Amino acid sequence: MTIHDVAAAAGVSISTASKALNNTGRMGAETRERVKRIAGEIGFRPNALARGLLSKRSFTIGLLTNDTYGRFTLPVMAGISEALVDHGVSVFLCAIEDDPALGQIHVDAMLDKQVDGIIASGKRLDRRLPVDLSSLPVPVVYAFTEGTETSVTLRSDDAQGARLAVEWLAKLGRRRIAHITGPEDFFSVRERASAYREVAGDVEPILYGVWAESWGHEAVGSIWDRPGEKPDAIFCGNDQIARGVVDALRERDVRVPEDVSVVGFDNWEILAAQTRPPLTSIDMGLKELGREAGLTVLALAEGRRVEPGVRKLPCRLVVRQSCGGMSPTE
Amino acid sequence: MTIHDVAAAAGVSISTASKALNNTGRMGAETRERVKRIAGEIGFRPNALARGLLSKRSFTIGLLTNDTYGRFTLPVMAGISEALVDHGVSVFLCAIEDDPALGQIHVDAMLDKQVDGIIASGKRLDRRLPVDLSSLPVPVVYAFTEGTETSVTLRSDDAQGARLAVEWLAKLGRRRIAHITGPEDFFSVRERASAYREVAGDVEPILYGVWAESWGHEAVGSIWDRPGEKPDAIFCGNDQIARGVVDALRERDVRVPEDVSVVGFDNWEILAAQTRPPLTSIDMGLKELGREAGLTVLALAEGRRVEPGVRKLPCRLVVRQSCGGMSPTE
DNA sequence: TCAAGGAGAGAAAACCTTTTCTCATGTCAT
DNA sequence: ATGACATGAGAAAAGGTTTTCTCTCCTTGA
Repeated sequence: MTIHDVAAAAGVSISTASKALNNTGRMGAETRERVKRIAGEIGFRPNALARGLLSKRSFTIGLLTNDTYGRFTLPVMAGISEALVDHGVSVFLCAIEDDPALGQIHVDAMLDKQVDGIIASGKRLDRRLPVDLSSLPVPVVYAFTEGTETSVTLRSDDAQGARLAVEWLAKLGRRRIAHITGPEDFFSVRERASAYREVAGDVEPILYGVWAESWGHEAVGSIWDRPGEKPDAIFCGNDQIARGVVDALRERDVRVPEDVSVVGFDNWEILAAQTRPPLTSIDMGLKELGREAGLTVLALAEGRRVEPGVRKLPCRLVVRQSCGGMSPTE
Repeated sequence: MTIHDVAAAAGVSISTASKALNNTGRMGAETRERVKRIAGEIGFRPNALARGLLSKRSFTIGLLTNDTYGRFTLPVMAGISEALVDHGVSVFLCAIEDDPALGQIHVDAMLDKQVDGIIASGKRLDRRLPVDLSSLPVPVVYAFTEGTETSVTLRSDDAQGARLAVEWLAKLGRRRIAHITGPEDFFSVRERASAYREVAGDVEPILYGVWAESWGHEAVGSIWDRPGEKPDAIFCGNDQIARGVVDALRERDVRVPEDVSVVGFDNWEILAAQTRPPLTSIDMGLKELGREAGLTVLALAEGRRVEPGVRKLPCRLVVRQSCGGMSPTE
């Protein structure tokens, strides 16, 4: 079913058919309607390849990611897709396992297919993808991964997220707030930690470790085994650590949230909801981040100008039961 | 950079240039080499849109999934991508949230873009995607979701996986093997349960519940609170349940694996590895399943014939520490 | 009545590549 | 010397769509 068939069926030329369907050109209203009706009847759908060949727009973008497990990429992807599907844009998903060669292959394949733009995404804000995207013939947007000087980069505002968490704990009356978090060489760890310090003061130490339940467990052990006053709240670097913390506290018969409030980070639904009690956590708004990335790359593809630089998107607090309290607006 | 530029730079016609680059046609070896060299030098890459317009092959396939969280789809996706990238095929990821309208939009968009084939994937073997793929102009392969009578469907062999788990427990000397699993209306639950029955006999009851840690917890409670002999092994319907089971056993001071062996299902790395002790689990081989799906849809796209019907891919046992024992070959 | 202009519709070029066909040249055998 | 044939290379069409340009016919105003 090509536009030729539509034209033939409607008894007009292909030019007229094209103009009718695209609401361009001049022609009788009756002719336009007839062509449209017939196109609908025979189920005509324009060939995007042919259209793209001419218009230089393929209505296709590529998402490059090294987050194999997909915990971070998946919400981003969902946001991108959601934002772009209305504009008729489809998304190529390219998972490159920190492998520069594989990355290059995927980039080349996408360029061959004339993608209108590329979104680079990762699992860490302070790491670059192992492939150079700085001089591509198409616009590039970085989402949740480190970009270049002149690029558009979207990331979560981890400092604001951390503040949100600690202020929430303070508002619930907690005064001795500890922070158990991941490896200090992570940028987001440092950012969250310093925001924590600003709000919570220097009452409790910051414990750096690894992103694992076992570390949360262990850290609680070291705090509770030391002499002196215990924290009445723990702000955790992510939900896995928080889970370990909550479990360790329960094993020590410390009640959550009555004795100690716990806040996680990431709002990793499947983990946060299954913890007993369910975790109050900070959501980085990755889906919104994806949505913004999609709209941004689309804007660039259409030639609209976008201010380069890093744009931080706000986190939000998701209240469950590990802190007590009911909602941020109570 | 088009083939025109290559031809001009090499001082030949575009036909000759094309033939030189594709290793087709007749021409002097020197000419061919020169064209290739020059193409390399100016960085020529053929426009896949133009090529596809003529060849009717876009080297693009679509992956349709309703698994928003991506726990199952992600490995499948990785397998597909891995299998196809060598063939120059890129993958559109279309997440449809059980929304028929959204599904139709994505299918239409993919067809417009002339995908060579579609892979339908889901989070449940016994559910159909909310969109009719039965009479599309391109081949469709179903992976980890229910297909049609005449289609090619790939799925894991859950019965074999369950057998693997229970036989492993038996081999370790366990005789009272219980089964705590998900909702009975899941096909895979029934399949796993009946394979379990076959191997383990009628010693312990099957406990159906929901896919949650809390259910594993609760089920252990109901078993240990009832009078009589306790199981010495528990085969769980998935890793979440197994996690709940292991935690509940620890809280009751039942030692895992010394007193009770526990096996999970899904081999959900991030959960299985963080459980204390780490979970021995059944891996459904979703990546291999994805790889097979990719190769199959490619074969169909190239016109090769593929036997329709359901093809079951084997599961494998991943030994960690929740059972004791070291490896299936010891 | 005639010129001007507008409305409606079609012809053709363009996008980039592949492929088939044709043509020119040179070689070999008779 | 001539016909047959192989070799190398280019011309042109095809694929489906959009867009610009051109053409015809009709209306309107002077």
